[in-house]
Amino acid sequence: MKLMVLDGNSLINRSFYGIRPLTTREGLYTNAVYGFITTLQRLLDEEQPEALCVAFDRREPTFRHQADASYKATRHGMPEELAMQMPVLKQVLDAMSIPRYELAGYEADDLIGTISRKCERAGWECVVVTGDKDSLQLITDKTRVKLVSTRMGQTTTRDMTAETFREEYGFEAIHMIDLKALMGDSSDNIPGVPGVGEKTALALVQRYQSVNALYDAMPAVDVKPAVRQKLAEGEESARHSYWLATIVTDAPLAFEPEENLRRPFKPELYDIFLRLEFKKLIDKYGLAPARDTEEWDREGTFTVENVTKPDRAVELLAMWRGADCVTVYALTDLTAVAVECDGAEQNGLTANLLMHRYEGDWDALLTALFAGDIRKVSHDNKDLMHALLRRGIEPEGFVYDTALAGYLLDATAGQYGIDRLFMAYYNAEVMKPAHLEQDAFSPLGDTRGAEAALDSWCSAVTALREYQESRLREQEMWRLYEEVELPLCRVLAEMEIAGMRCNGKQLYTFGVWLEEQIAALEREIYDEAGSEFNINSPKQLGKVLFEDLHLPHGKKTKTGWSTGAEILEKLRGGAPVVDKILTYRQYSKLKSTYADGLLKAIGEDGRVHTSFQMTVTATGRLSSTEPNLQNIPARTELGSEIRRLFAAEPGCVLVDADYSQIELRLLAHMADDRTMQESFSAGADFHTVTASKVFHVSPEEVTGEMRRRAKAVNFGIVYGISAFSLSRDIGVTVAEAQEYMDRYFETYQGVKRYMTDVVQKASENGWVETLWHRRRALPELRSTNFNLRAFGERVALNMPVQGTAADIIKLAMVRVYERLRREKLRAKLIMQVHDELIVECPASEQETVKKLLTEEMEQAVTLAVPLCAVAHAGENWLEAKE
DNA sequence: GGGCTCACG
DNA sequence: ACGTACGTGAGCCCG
Repeated sequence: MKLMVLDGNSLINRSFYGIRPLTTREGLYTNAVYGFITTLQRLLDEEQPEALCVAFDRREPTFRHQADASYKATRHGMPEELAMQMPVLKQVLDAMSIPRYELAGYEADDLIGTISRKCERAGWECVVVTGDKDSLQLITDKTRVKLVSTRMGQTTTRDMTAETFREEYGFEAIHMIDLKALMGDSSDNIPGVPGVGEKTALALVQRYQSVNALYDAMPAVDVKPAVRQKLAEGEESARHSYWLATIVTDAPLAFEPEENLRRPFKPELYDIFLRLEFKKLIDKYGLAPARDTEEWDREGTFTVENVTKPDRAVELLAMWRGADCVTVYALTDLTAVAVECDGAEQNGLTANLLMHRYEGDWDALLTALFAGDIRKVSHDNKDLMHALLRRGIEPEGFVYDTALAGYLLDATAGQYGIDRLFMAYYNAEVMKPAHLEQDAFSPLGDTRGAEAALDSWCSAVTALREYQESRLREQEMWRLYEEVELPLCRVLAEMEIAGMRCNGKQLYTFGVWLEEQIAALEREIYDEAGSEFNINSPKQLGKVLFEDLHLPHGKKTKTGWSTGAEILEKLRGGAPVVDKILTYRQYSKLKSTYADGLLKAIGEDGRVHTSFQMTVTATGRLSSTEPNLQNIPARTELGSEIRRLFAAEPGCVLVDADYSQIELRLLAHMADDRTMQESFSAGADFHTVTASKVFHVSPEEVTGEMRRRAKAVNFGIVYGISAFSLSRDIGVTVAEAQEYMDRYFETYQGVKRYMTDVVQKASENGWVETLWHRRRALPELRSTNFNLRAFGERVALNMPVQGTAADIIKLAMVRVYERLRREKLRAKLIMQVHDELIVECPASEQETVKKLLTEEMEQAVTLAVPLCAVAHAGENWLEAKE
């Protein structure tokens, strides 16, 4: 039989420092617990012990402290983020049915020592898992120590048996105590013999084994006189240290090996993992909620009225119009909608309704429900509006969106499903979405289950709003929510439906041409490389370039040598094949992602309909998927040919307007840097003005190189610059880059002060925000990991600027949309690319639209620096960018 | 499914 | 001493 005992404190410490801080949306830190559990799982897979337990330190002073006040005086330096996770870990272990031991007055080591001896006496094998080398003294022929170490997020273990210990140290494991008695341990405040270090101590123990034997032989000990002197003076300290370093093996602990045999997880593990957002672990262990559908049914906790009669519908619609608001939850195919009316219960009316198998005109009912005179709370308004619009129903009166609110309250949470939000806020389940599948109301579907689920989800949305709205207001985000995010849903839904016209024929022809080029390049590359291989495989390409052709490989390595464009660019002169590979790469990208990819996405209407994601980015930007129309090539001539294929309808034009240097203008405003503000107001090119100020020359004297460098610094500043990265970007030494930065900050002193202030405030608050109070949490700033903290600082600098730009263009979109409607133009907003808007309109509206776009974009907000937007019109995207 | 590469702002 | 710019999404390879 084998028992594995873990040093809980040692392992949770390692997990904490090894993994970047993770928090749930409620701000609960979970990284250490997560790391602990995944490490535990690895250990179990590896060892497969029959029994398992964990030992913990207690906060109270131990018998060692009582005997020696200086012992481990620093041990309470545990950061709060870690301390918070201790009770959570214990809760998890309990739910996993893993016994844990702690005892006042003893350290985890002492319990482990006691446990290992008890195991041995019972004839069991014992495996001690810890990161602490002190435990090596416990090694016997039946007890082995697994040393765990974490380096750069990678956890490795090393098995130490009596034999491996002897080989490594040259003495028996029990004399680990003697070693420590002589050399001491600064982290535990064990003094040892002053002046004796690791080397001397090791030699002494190898020669004399024990402190006792050493002092018995003392007068004749075979060492330098200076060492003998130190030993003589330090005898008392050595003997005391020996006592401090000895792990207790007979602590008064109630422990029987059999009681630690592995047992099944408890049902509450699911709830705990869900709350901790350990989705992967839930999947891995196949955990499921304790409460299932049947139980919901049996409990009969819901009452739904199936509205089938038009008369009844008329009655209800009247009631909903009179209500402050109603909650709606609709299936995506619009075959069923649950409506929960606020205050209905007080009126003695039914609270929850399902509307399917309706005997009247279903579409007319939907039209009435989604008209502006009924105020609706919903989840994911944009998608619902999209579905309604496609069905020809006007979606009006949407006053709240729980998904959007969830996103604003925690932009890095990643998931905003009703179930997840509800669990996070109320620590309770909603029914599984399985019951909401499309055929739920077909004859074969689980109708009762679906009704229960619709009811459950609808009530959850009502409840979520309750919680969220006050939080949004507290955090000053209500205005952003109400005036920007909510109205944007409708704008985006219409943009998605409008789509962009794309010329499939020409796209196909371009694809064929690319294919020919690729085939030719492929042959030449094989020829020059002397072998056929998959050029798209970085691994194979790396082998060919750096092993077969012996080209100097860049330093970058993770799963091999880097073959990125940056590296290949430097190798250009080395072999003609490199140039061909770069071209090959460019062509394959264009072919697979753009030619083939976009072709697949062209709809029957000849247009490409992207989906805009409102709840993805950490900064407040939109993202675009299936296909991504926000990364259509622009930087190379060949690539931008793709843009030419996005053309307006015949007789129409595209009007493209983009903000000029919006992020830097925002920086000038937010930092309140007068010099930088003047640089913009001057009207000349901003990078040139910056260069002239930084290099103390007149604008006319600014060379191309000076401007290029000033531009690089300008950009770097927005990203949270470092001299290293700047030097790499502009190809100068780190020292020169540092000098540019120093000069830059001398010129723009407000920016420098702003950067310091932002980071400091972010560290205090744990979050940063935009001008509209959009917020991003930054747990990274409290990390003890240097890199993580540095990352947090860069994010703290970048997010407010990038995020405010996102706020502004979103506001502009809402205003452009409203004005196009108000002025009854045929023009439609069809695309947004972060600082750029595209409108498609009849050629006759072109000038009106250019003016309208520019005005709304520039006047979305008034700042200390004017915002500048430039519009162009053309038949296609390339021309419209001028 | 994660890593690499590369497209955009 | 650390290792190095912010924010995205898609296609491909490979275990």
